[in-house]
Amino acid sequence: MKSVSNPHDCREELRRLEMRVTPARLGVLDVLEHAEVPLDVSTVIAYLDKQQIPADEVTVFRILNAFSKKGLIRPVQFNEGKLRYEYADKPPHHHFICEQCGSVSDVEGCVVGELEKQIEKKTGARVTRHSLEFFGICRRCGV
Amino acid sequence: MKSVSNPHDCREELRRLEMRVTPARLGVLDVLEHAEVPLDVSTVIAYLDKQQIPADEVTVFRILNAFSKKGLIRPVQFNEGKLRYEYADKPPHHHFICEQCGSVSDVEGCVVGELEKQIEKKTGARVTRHSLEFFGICRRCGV
DNA sequence: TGACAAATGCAAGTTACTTGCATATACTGC
DNA sequence: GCAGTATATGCAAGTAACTTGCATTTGTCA
Repeated sequence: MKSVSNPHDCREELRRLEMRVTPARLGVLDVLEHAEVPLDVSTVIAYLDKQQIPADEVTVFRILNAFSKKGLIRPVQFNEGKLRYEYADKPPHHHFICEQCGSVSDVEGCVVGELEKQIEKKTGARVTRHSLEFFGICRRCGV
Repeated sequence: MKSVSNPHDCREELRRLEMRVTPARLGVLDVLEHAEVPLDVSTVIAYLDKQQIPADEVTVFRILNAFSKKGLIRPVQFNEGKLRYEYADKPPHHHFICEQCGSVSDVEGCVVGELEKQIEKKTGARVTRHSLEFFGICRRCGV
């Protein structure tokens, strides 16, 4: 169990990024900060609903875009045809997605830094980020 | 320069997979077999148009889905909000996508096999595939 | 060559996301 | 605390990438 973040912290985080503090933003930040896996938009909206924080779907999209631009959160794609978002302040890691039950788990550590350097050396490009996801069948789903 | 594939080969490839041979399917297979990078649906459609192969957009979507299911091609995602497809019969590799000009290049070799084994050992899951893409600025775009 | 299943085309639907614009609200200075 | 202003929000409508349903066409096999 993780404790609910001090609302004051979220507040300061937003102020630091020169963003206005609104209930919807605090709510979105709170749910992403405590999520164990990247969340899609409808999950975030469901959380706001449950917390009785009124927020239009469009507003949530706009908030997620704004947070992404500021680097507060990071979009992740699991080949579902939609984006998920995770709090950016996590150590580099990857994800394993079960294609049967959809469960997601973190894969600790990032092994591709070396390869990034190789690419930069070989091609002259600058690599700024990467995405690495593993797909398969989790233990519970597999025989 | 790559040579255009023998239409007879495509034909046999489809028959082998127990799929009917139609002009649209031959066209889609041909363009993907010779593409240097994964193509999105509208690019495939543009190619068919140029070749004067009549094919509805819906048909192309259906063909690509069917080919994916048979493992003939493989969907790839570059965080563009749409899928691309590449011919499956290529050695394992990854992609580098320039976020400025959109150009795509292959990154030879696959370095994550070892990590896959680790995941399987640690979690008891079965990893069937992964996706690894690098994003950044290519040499031509960067200063 | 004809029968039948599979593929296609067209229209309409769905999902994820964006845009425009009027209204509401958070912050700043007083 | 309060007014002024920039910013955030809500609602309606729009868009892009697919998907689905159904009637028609076409490839395949006997």
